[in-house]
Amino acid sequence: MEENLRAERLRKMEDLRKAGLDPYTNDFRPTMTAAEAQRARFAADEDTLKGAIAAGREDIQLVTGRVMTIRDSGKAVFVTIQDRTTTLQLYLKVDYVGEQGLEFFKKHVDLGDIIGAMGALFQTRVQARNEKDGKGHEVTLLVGATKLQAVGGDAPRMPSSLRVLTKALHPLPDKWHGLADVEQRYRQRHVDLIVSPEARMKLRRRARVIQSIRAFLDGREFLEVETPVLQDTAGGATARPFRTHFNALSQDMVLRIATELHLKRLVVGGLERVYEIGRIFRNEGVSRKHNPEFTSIELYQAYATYRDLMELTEEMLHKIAVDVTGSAVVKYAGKDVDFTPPYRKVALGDLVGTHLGAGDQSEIDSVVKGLELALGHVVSDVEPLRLVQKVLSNDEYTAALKELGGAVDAGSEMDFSRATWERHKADPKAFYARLGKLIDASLPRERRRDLALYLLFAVFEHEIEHTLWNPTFVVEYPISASPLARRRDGDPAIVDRFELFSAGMEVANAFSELTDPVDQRGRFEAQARMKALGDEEAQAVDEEFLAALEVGMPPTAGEGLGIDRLVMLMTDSATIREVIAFPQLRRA
RNA sequence: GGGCCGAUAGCUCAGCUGGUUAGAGCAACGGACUUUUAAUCCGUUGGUCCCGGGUUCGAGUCCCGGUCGGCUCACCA
Repeated sequence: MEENLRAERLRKMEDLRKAGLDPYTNDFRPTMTAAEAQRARFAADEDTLKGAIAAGREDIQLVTGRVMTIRDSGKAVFVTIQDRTTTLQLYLKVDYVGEQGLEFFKKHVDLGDIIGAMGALFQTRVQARNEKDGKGHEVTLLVGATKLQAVGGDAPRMPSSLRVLTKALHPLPDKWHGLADVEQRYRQRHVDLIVSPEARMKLRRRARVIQSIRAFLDGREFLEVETPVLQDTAGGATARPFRTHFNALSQDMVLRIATELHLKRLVVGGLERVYEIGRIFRNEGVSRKHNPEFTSIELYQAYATYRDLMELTEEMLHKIAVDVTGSAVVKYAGKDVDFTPPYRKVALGDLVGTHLGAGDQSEIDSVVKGLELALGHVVSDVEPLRLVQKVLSNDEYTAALKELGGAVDAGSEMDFSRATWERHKADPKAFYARLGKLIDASLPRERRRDLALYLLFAVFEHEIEHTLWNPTFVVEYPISASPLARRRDGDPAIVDRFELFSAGMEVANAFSELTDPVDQRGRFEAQARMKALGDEEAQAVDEEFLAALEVGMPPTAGEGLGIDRLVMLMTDSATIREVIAFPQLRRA
């Protein structure tokens, strides 16, 4: 069937050629867009227009667009065309285009074709009535309504007042329903864009979000830069990279998972304020909030702290919301999100403690307490043990487990953990109480605090993150969750960092940068330990970056924002794929 | 990767506990109509029921396997 429809259109295309008309021409320039036509001067009705033509005072316009609807009532045909701006109604009437002209149109023009038309603007009775009823202003282009055409009896020649510029061989989907199958919408995005105003709106707003960010940062003397996508080692974030191969150098490479480390090297180089808007690749699953390739913006400002970036972020998001949606209050999933500064600021420990009914836990430094709060509020009962294992060194970890009667003869670390867990999982509460007590007794305060907060962080991600609706800065993150952030002066367990959440999503992550090369090396080594433990996302030691830090990086604050998620907010999109022109799909 | 759900005409969908030749609207094709706007009216065409097996006298429908997708959990900032 599809073949028949196509054959029909192929035949029409050949007919055009036979008539000496190129069905894929490129010599027609519109004088205005559909939107301009809707705003332009127009005749009040057809009689007025007729008078103007007779006097040779009609405004002749050329318009182009894709044929979206055709309403044929015999001697007159209404056609709607759509260009990049909006739609415009064309009116083909035998009086102006002649019998031959009308016949030409009916025989050769299909829905989906791209055409160019010449005529003059007027308003139909229906349009005039609609406008009076407050249904909006709309005009019609009367095709062939020109002095040129009107001269001498049946002179009108269709090809001069209406032409096929591009013949479509494929029919458009149902004009009313469009494409309903989500897969079809993404695989045939070009078709989706033709029939779905929402799809077009989302891509337009995406562009405006980025424009708005650029304008904002350029105004603050940030320099836009570009750094490599192809890298030897992927750093700057905890994620698994995509692997690729560089033939000429016969070496394996990875696609970047963040722009962070290179941007900081530019700050070392003295650029002081830089940002990059670019594609990031993470070899992870897809979800409502995740696409394996996504666009981030990272910005770095010397002589600033994460506190300064809170202010910057508030101003920037407010500007984006107003620029893109016209209002600081944005509707998302039926609820308001208010981007008017200032935003709520809350400490991680306080947020989790309050949520669990345990009061303010901002000053928490007890692993016993941390485990107690985490148990039952993270993914599984083993989860707290895994988290403990990540933060402790191997020696500390095995020592603690052995003390609790761990399986001494187990092979690897993993086996050891599992065997110990098997023995105690019947009563996790008692197990964790004893484990926590042991760790509390053996670690200095700063390490206990770090671990306790690390446990609360897991609770936050699991239970609280998705409930934060209006923009909220969460602060006081544990140091082990932040290998590139600067320690808080006077509280070395936490880092000067915030993450911004809105509509249940993380939209930004920022911190005062760690500029101490010795501390940084230590943090990398802790990451390397996690990697050795089998954590594929853990970061590797980046010697080039460390060498740069040794040259000296000015005190700096840096931030990353997920552009796609921001666009989701600004377009009321439920999934990240809605705001990506061509989201990743499995091979069909 | 796990669980649940789905795939029928170019598009949007219906198709009952398995039972004649799988239907509708839009689109297409033929016809009527000189101000329509999801135009209307008359007529016609169009199907690998996702793929492959199986059960059955008989499968779009039931079973098994697969492909692709959606939701969700896990992973993941």
